[in-house]
Amino acid sequence: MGRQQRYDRTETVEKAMNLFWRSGFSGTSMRDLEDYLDMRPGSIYANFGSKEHLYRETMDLYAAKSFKSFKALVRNTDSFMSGLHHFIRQLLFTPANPCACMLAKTLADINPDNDALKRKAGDMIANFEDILVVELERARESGEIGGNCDVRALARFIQVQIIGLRSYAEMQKPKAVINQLLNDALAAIKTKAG
Amino acid sequence: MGRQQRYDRTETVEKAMNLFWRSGFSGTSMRDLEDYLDMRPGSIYANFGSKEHLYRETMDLYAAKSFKSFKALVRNTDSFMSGLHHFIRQLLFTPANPCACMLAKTLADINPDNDALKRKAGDMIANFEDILVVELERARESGEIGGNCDVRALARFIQVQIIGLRSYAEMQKPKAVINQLLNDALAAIKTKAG
DNA sequence: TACTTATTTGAGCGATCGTTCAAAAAATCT
DNA sequence: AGATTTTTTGAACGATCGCTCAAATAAGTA
Repeated sequence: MGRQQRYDRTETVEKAMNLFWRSGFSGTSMRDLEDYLDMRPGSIYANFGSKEHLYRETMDLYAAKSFKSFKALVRNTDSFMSGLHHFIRQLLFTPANPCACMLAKTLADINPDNDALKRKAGDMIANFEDILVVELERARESGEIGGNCDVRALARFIQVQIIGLRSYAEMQKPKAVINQLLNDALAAIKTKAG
Repeated sequence: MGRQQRYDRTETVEKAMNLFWRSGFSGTSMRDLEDYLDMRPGSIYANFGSKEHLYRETMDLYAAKSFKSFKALVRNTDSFMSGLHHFIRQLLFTPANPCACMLAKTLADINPDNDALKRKAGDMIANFEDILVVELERARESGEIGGNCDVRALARFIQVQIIGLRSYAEMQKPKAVINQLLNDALAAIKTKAG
């Protein structure tokens, strides 16, 4: 009963994510979203409540996709390090996506008086840290990583590498430059992993 | 002759820099600036032309201050590495300042259709890379750094470390966590320096 | 076919955006 | 003092902001 929905919720959030990711929260207006999603304001508000609510949903989807992709790559390769290598390479070189991490952009972009979004971004980065820790512990058990390696500290170090690389890559430097930086970062991670 | 200026231009740009740095370009409104600078819109426009022009001047001041501070610390310590250590520590732990690099924030914050600001931020980061290269070459000549070290690649690697650390530090983690990350990054730089 | 329900529509709300400019204020010069 | 020059002021402009809601639309139900 009732009119059938024209918009698939998940598809809508995914499209909104791509726009927000590129332009940021403050940099994306509701009119921009209306054009990009081909939805009228009433539909957007009926489905998502507010611009900020929609943004939060795009952050959730972003994190879910990132975590899933990371786990798949790390579990389906022969070693943690080669999985990590594939993961970061994909982040840096997938042409359709902006380079910088959406969560890191949120940390940078959001005006400090709305620090709820900032806190959410920080929490989600902390969640990814936990996932990294789990995978690093597996790698330590399998002998790939030194037995007395501080995996928590290593997970944080890996996040600094990923955030730094992705921010740097936003400058659109030649692929060879980015690739060398990727290799250098991985070498540093490997050294620290012992 | 004529009325004397009430506002010192340099002081004004410095104050505006602090506001823009914290809240970003899109996240700072002219009304915010008017309140923070205690200036009326006419005065701001008479002095700086537009919000974007003022933002560009704050970027210039930011870069000048950063470069000056870096050079001073690197030249006045016994080694490049200890100077770099002091420099990054000061970036991460000066309580008055936001942590993340203003230029990296500009790369993240700015809506892509205004890519002139984005390009300017990229150019300024490239300028800092050149300064790093000069200092690294000095360090190589003094024997602190390996004779066949690729200083250009090392300079880029250092920038990735700085950008990553500063973005990560925006999450306001405990000082001990940030300090360990700083030490890890410096160890990685030292290893790569040979 | 009429009625009910779920969804979309889009004109338009009050607020705020970046910006302008005629008038006021404060200095110097004759 | 009066005229001249420079700077500051702040009301207000048109555009756009995030958002609302009564009306229109499209489905199922009786």
